[in-house]
Amino acid sequence: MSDHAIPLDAETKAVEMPEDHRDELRLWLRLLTCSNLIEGEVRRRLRERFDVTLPRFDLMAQLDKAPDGMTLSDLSKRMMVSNGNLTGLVERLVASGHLERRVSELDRRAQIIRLTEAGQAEFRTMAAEHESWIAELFGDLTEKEQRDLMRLLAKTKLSARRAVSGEA
Amino acid sequence: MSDHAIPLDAETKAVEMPEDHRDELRLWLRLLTCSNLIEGEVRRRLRERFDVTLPRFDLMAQLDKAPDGMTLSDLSKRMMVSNGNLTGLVERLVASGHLERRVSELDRRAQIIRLTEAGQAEFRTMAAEHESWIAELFGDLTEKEQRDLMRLLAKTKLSARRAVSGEA
DNA sequence: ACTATTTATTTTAAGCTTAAAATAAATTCG
DNA sequence: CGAATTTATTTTAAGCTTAAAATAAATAGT
Repeated sequence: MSDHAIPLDAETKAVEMPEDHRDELRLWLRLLTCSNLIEGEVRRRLRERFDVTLPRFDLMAQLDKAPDGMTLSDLSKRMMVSNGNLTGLVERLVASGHLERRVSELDRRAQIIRLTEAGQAEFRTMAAEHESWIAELFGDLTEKEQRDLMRLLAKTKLSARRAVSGEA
Repeated sequence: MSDHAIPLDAETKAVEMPEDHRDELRLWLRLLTCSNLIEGEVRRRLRERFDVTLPRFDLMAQLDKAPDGMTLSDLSKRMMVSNGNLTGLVERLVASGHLERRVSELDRRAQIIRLTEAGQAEFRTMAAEHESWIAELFGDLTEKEQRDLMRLLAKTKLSARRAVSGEA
């Protein structure tokens, strides 16, 4: 398994010896550093260039893919944030004219949220620039490196999901 | 460069044609998903097992590595969060008995923050378990995959840093 | 020594985020 | 039908986070 100098109990396996997981910890910290570094820069640029926050951008991105609108619950599931969080986020984006809400005709509890025309236009401008920022941030990786990273992250995602759910 | 069907201006390069950066965007979204998935699970477990938040855990982790304590500014730089953020975080951990602060003798503006004995003991218990959670979350990756991922993330970090600073 | 600047920290205002409790409409089932 | 449950959403309380303004002590330059 590991080449590290883990004290072993002579003949047997590492009995009662807590395993050394420092490598995994380093891997996690590096993954987190990358993610935070990029996310932080994207936040900064969104604010600087468009005076918009990342959560608002993410919300608009979801709605841009759903021209007929979505309910708060749908959005909540897609974005993996709480319902209460979305309530406030949508409120502010309605106030600023980016979103519109109407009560569902089929279910009087639910609301359908949509981008306004102005909201969509603004989002698409931002999205185009955002995409080029991401390309710039990953720019020093070759195509092969990008593919490899993609594959390894796919596996990481599955591994984490397995551990998050009851697991095996 | 890319195999994709980007409309080209016959003889020349892709003149005035915005490039397709969807692959980089997908890569970024996958990286973010992995990071959020793991971070969310770590937060959940820290809360469930130890009733502690991730920011508090991170703060204690920094202080555990500095037995003689650190100033708020040092902590701020190390943790890459704002000074104001730390003010509140430290306040709450002092109140709960995990940290102690004393005014620096050399500089009456500065405070030296340290883990209390109780705080250190509690942190080390948490850290040991935390490390095993991380190993579990990355558990499905082989050692080679972990090494490869480590290397690719190192390169990603450099790439992002280059783009964040003025760049080339 | 005095003024200007820098550095360490706190405060403030705004927004993001969550879990848990509350509301209210829809659905299920006896 | 009518009670019990589920589902959609909002509210609440607490904490995290930041940028920008405010304080206050230290340092530098004259």
